Amino acid sequence: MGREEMCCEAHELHREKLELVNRQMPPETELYDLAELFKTFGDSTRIRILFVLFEAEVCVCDLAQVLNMTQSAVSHQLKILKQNRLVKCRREGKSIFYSLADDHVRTIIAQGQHHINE
Amino acid sequence: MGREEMCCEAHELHREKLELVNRQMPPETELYDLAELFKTFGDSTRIRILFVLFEAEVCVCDLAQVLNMTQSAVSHQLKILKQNRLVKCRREGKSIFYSLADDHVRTIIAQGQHHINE
DNA sequence: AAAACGTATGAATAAATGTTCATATGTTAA
DNA sequence: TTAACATATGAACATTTATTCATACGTTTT
Repeated sequence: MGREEMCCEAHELHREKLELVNRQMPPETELYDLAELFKTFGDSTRIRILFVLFEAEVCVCDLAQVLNMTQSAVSHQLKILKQNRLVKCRREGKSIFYSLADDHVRTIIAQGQHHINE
Repeated sequence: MGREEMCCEAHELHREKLELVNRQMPPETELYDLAELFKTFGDSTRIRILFVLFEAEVCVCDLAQVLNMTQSAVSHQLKILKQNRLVKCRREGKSIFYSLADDHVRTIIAQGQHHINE
């Protein structure tokens, strides 16, 4: 059964409102990408990694130590952060140093902090 | 076994860097709240709901129709959005109308869009 | 070349999450 | 008060996800 029947009786009054909404709605791929991006911020381990990178460029083992996590767990999360272009990395000898990819990361997290501290 | 042993040999050189990091790291509760907030943005259904609310205040059944979802699924997601203070609601007769809680929501999503469109 | 070091990665497991279904709650109409 | 409507909610199920463990990869050292 369709979903029109389950809608409230004032539906006709809301129709133009819903048409406006449909015109402004971004395409599916953009909605999916947006959710994917925020999902990347939505884990406290990755948030902690980002806060470390706010202060310094660090190698994986330093990250593991400062966060008190295994090297493997950190590496897995770094991969996710990198896939979503929140961090970048460079090799220096045996070590690999990670840093923030750009300043959007700082801005987005700052906005989040404003929201939770109001 | 401690985790100092598994760290790279240049660790002594990085120590002051790590001490700086520890001073700037927010408390656990704030990190957790931040992750929780972004987790709320990290689902395409909730993102779609927010884009609807960018344009209009709507009742639950209208949301369900425009998103082509069941009323129950929408209600469950609205509860999460409300718990994290991204939306607010008011009753009008039998219907309940939802709208954006504040403008941080717009700002955060706009920053996310900037990031994925670069 | 072999060993040691730092990092990455696949598989497995446990925990978290989104949707569905059935039903409860609150409001209005009859 | 009873019935109908709009929404909320708990339980169940399927999917996703974070960590661990074992191991592979790439670099440097001996």
